Amino acid sequence: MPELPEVETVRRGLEPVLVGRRIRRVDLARKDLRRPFPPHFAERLRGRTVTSLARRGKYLLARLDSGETWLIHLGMSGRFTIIPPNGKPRVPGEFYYEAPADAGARGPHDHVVIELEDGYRLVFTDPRRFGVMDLIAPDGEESHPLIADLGIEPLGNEMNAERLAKAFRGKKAPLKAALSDQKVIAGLGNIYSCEALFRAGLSPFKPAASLVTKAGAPRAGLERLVKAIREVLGEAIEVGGSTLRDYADANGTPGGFQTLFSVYDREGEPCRRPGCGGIIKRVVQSGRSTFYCPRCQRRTGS
DNA sequence: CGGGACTCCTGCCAGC
DNA sequence: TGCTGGCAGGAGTCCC
Repeated sequence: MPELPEVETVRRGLEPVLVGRRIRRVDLARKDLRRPFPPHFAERLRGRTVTSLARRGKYLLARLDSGETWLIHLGMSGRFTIIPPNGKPRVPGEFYYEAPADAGARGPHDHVVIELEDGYRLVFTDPRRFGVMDLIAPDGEESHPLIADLGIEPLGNEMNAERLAKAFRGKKAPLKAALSDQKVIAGLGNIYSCEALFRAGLSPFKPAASLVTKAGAPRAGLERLVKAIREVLGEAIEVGGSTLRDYADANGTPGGFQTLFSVYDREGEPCRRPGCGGIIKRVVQSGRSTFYCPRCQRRTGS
């Protein structure tokens, strides 16, 4: 599930259910996910009201009326299911709209259940347990180790060619790796890095620094990349993100962007750019699959 | 220091 | 049909 568009989709789905409601009960099925829950996690959530639900990169930040912030990362397989008190869909079209027949039964990977004062329950399910939850002390967000070093927020005001040029300057890492680096840009993962590079017509193998002039100014390719990132993320959020292997799973609304992939998971298929005729290739870069069109993505800086 | 390899964990699926 | 190896949306840690 979880790159920026998917996390944002989850945020928008949870917001109307969670914000403004008091947490009545917290059940933990185990003491850790990828790392241990913080001390007294359930007790510190219980009785609190969520005052806002924000997102930074791939992290969700639920601010509590205690001043603390409940930090959530979905990892590879984390997701939330909203179970209304009557077990039926709350509002069709929201994040969760198809209550399973056994709504309320706890599955083997349902690690956290949050019950709200109005009887709604949020179930956090994460088979691979790469997810993270933590509680941040009041005013501690900016210094929290998991989010302090995050890079540019790609949908924010600071996302522009000049800022990205500063981050790319001198970087020898290939563009694909640089884009997926959360310290450079926060929120892009394997899918949207590939998709953004395709849209910008840029080779995933060229060093990030090749998009910056010697003087440190953005080259034309970097301007294209900024635009491509914004567009790809925006379009993906519009259709609820991407859903891959768990597409048929009844737990949660499937996203729609996977049918719009230009390159991701399309190895051997024809490039979708009219008249291109290229075949999508897959290579492994720093341990992860990169998908690209060898015809469209030859360009470097200009 | 920057960048790549390895690791955590479970599920799934192509291929034998 | 049934097993199995490889691979999966992330990212911290280690090592060169």
